[in-house]
Amino acid sequence: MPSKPAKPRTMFGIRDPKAPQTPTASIEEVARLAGVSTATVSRVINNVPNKASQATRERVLRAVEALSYLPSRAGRALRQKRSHIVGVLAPDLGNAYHALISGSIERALREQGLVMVLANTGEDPDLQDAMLQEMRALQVFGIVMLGAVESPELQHGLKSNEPLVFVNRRCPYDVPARHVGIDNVLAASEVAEYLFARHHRGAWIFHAPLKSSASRDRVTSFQRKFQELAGADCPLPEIVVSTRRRDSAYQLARQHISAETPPRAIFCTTDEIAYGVARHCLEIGLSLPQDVTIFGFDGNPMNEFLAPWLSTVRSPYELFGPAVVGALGAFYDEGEASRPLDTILPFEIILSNGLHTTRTSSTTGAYVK
Amino acid sequence: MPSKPAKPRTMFGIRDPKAPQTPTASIEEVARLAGVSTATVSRVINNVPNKASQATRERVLRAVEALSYLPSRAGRALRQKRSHIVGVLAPDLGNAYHALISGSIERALREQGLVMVLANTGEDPDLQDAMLQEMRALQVFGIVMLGAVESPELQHGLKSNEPLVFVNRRCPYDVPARHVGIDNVLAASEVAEYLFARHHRGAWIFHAPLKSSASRDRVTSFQRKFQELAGADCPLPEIVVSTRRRDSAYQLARQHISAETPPRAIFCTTDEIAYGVARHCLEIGLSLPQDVTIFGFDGNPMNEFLAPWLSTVRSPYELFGPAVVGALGAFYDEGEASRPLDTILPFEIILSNGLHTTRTSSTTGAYVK
DNA sequence: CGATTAAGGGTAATCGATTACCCTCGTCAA
DNA sequence: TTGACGAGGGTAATCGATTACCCTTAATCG
Repeated sequence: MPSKPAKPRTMFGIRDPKAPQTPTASIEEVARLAGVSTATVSRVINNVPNKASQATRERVLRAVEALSYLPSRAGRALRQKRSHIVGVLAPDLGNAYHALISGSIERALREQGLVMVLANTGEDPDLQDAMLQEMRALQVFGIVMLGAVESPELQHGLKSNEPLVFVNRRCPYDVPARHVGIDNVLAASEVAEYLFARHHRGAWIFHAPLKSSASRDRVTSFQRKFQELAGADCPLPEIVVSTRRRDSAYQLARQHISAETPPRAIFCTTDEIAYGVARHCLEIGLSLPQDVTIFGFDGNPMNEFLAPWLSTVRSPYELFGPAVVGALGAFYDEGEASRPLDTILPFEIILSNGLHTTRTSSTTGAYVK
Repeated sequence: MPSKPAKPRTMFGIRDPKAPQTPTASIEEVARLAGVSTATVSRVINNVPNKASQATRERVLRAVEALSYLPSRAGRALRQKRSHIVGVLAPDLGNAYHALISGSIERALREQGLVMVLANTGEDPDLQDAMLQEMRALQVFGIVMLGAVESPELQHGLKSNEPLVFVNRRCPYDVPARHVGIDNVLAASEVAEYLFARHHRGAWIFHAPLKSSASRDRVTSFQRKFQELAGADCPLPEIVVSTRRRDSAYQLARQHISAETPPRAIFCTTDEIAYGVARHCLEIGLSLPQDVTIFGFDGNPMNEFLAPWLSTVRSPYELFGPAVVGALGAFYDEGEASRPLDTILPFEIILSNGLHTTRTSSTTGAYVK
């Protein structure tokens, strides 16, 4: 076995750095000041019932205050074999959709006294694996997979019943797993209905590779509904964009869309794709949405200002955080244990007339299954 | 002293939940399997020189592999009084600027084997204080303040020499502190030069309240340069937007900008503000940038697609992560200790002709001072 | 009145790493 | 030949919390 090239694990090349330390009070000192044992301090802090009299409790809290004591997370985690950290693995913070959902999750976690570790995985299975291992080493309270891809460690995590919650995209493996998202099938079908009702008898579809359940649901449901309404032979050409969505969509639009015979309706499976397509359409002098109706997916709040010509399906960003917290709770709380695996959030269809948009609540709201 | 209302600190209302545990191997088991002491295992793992023969090293690494051992972060942190976590406190992930910089920081940290805890503070001093305390309890490796506001705990952290790095906005207190950002003074002055060169003899300024050094630098430098070029009596009306930037800018633009006598040039201290202003301009039928030249600040990559009419100062997002890591290193690495407090990154001026943009490198590049 | 039981609180084990300190060999120079 | 020194490695203390277990006291119940 060849020796490994001694990759140093230490930070910045030196061991035991001159660590700027803030010597903070320990539970020991609090106990001494309050005149009780550390056990009692711990119990007071953690509100263990029937383990401290009112008087003791107050003495302890006074000492905590006086020393501005903060329990060491490391000590606690070591003993409990569990930290109060929740890992969020997202493909890319540069994508507004992921950033907004991460923000919502962070707020909801904070209200539970949890903190969020956030990692960009770039949809790379190796990176995802590395971060999943990191989460295991941190003994996290939960792991939120925002856009999971298939990877060995994910499979392993599912087997060992790790507290995983899949957001938006479902678990890539066919096993029962907790999930939070909107009903993409219903949403895409409503988009098809809308386009048909506006006298469109066909549409182009720009979509990402069908690796994720979200993309698949959107595309197939759109096709099914459209063909149900307009006949099985209605034109629904598909164009598949690659990873760098905006740019790729723009390039592909340049190749396929001309000013003379543009498609009258385009369905994009994300807003990002729509931005690329629309950019080209505007550059060749088409008016949106008069000449071409473009539908996106996600509902970036910025659209109202920057893309008022875009119709889209708006995700309820602000609801993701609470829903994720609820799903995580099911791993721990007896009461929540029977909660259904899927949490389906309501979406809105946002229709554009070019300058302004109108919101339409979905025909059905949120539901669980 | 009245009894506190026993706010439970436990998660989800119950103690000792049915914790889905993945029993992971400990250093003890690795040592046993390799036939050495835990001390040796630790030394091999941490690459302590001259503490293990090649043969021993290989036996240990083989055992590590066999048990797929991962060192417990809690155990390590407890002993070393320092975790490998870096806290990033950002105002709002919904803002693309903050999201992109956070993403860049995360990538750079990961390459050092560090992980990022991210928290939205919403520029709220109380929230910022709560998170600063949380970081202390986590004994973080460093704290990145992306848009800091004044708060007691921040002051305290500065006094105790906590490893703080301020990004974009400088430290709100007048003490020496590490900082990473662009030269806002230079950038704003170049914008003024550009507008003057395009025959503008005045400009409106939309800016956020001047709480942060970034806003102040941008506004005052722009004013100074413009007056230097166009005379002290050139018209430079200021309009101050409030917290919800896009909306507020839009409302204020509605109040002040009419189609009959629009300003010919508008300088906005962030892209977000520019979006709001531009939205109104487009709604009242003005052409951008033919009728009105709008300058933003930050350079959201989305602009190329959604706001090609916007000229802006582009921040080098991808450079923030490495720069922040370098600044953090100065707290630990002897070699980096003499690194200057300020890391100034280069910016680009992006000029719009309506449909396309051209990049202009700044007259001076990055520098340190 | 004796037996239970609940409340209040202390003792010490425990979690999993790192590291100060000590020990044993060789090697090598004086 | 001796002493110093470096390499290699073990022992046990230590970090800061939580919690199993035990003890005392007072109240309650039949």
